[in-house]
Amino acid sequence: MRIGELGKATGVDRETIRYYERTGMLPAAARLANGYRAYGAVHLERLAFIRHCRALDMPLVDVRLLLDFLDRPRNDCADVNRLIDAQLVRVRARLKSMRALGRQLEQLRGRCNAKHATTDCGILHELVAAAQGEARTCHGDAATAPIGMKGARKTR
Amino acid sequence: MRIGELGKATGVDRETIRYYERTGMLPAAARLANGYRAYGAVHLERLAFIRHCRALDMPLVDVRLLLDFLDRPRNDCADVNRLIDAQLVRVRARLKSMRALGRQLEQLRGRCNAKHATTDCGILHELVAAAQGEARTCHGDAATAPIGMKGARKTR
DNA sequence: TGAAAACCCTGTAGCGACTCCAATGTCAAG
DNA sequence: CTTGACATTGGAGTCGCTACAGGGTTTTCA
Repeated sequence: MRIGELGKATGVDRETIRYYERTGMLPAAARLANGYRAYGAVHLERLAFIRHCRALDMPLVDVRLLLDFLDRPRNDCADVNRLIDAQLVRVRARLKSMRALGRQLEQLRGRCNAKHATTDCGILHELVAAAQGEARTCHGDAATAPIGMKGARKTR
Repeated sequence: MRIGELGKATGVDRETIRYYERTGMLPAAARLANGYRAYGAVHLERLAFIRHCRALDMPLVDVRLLLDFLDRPRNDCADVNRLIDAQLVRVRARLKSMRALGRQLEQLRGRCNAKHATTDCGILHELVAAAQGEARTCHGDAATAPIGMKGARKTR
């Protein structure tokens, strides 16, 4: 199998495959007489594994760890569990913030349903107002003070 | 206001502020006699606006567009709407795939509740099997969504 | 007064996970 | 024999920061 075929079989870009090889996630492929990479079933399996993990949004460092578990089995898989748990935590956290994000955007979108001058655009007004509110409420009193303030630092 | 104060007021790292200036999102600050940047209310507002948009997960290109609308108002805000709509579409799509992701990971996690040898780890087995199934089914079909969701922001 | 801490400057390099490009080589079809 | 699809390499670019290195300035405290 040449790189293009492997790419088609797994839905992975050729450049990405070479990148995985460069970074040691895929073993270096054998070469044909003309220098082209020659792949076998092993590569296909491994690449599919990587992509599946990536589809689960795991960072490559974690995928590398899992690959290592496959390559050199241990007599304790607790680390695998930990890894999946951590991933789950990440995903759940992002899910939560994404939901809030969606709500905010929907609200924002509702502010402007017609075309008019940008000076009257409810969305822009809302964005500006919200930003001002945040600067005032979220990060201390410095925001409200006029320009020339000196001293009065707070520890971060 | 010097850069540190602005940073504290908005919760933005100094390096990030300088980065925004370098990339033209913030106008170049005036300088004090010693070369330190001097910021005023305008900068604070603008920076808060940028951060609010970023909190809505908008890419900086879009934020730049919005800033441009603020700087040079048009007599048509349809582009603003389009921009927000696009962002909403992005967020909804990600939300959906995140939900699926969470379910998959939960299922995966359920495969292994105890410590044992990695050769017997249900999670690893499941991952390998799922990957193989995918490689088989997606043969030649380019219908799979791209994996890299790099808009994934960590909260500050 | 002097030292230490905290702040600021510029410029450059690094991150993750690709993605794109140029310049070149190889091979099958028409 | 040319065209086009495929392959190779090395290097640079992407996004949105973040982290130095190596200097200068200001504030604080003993």
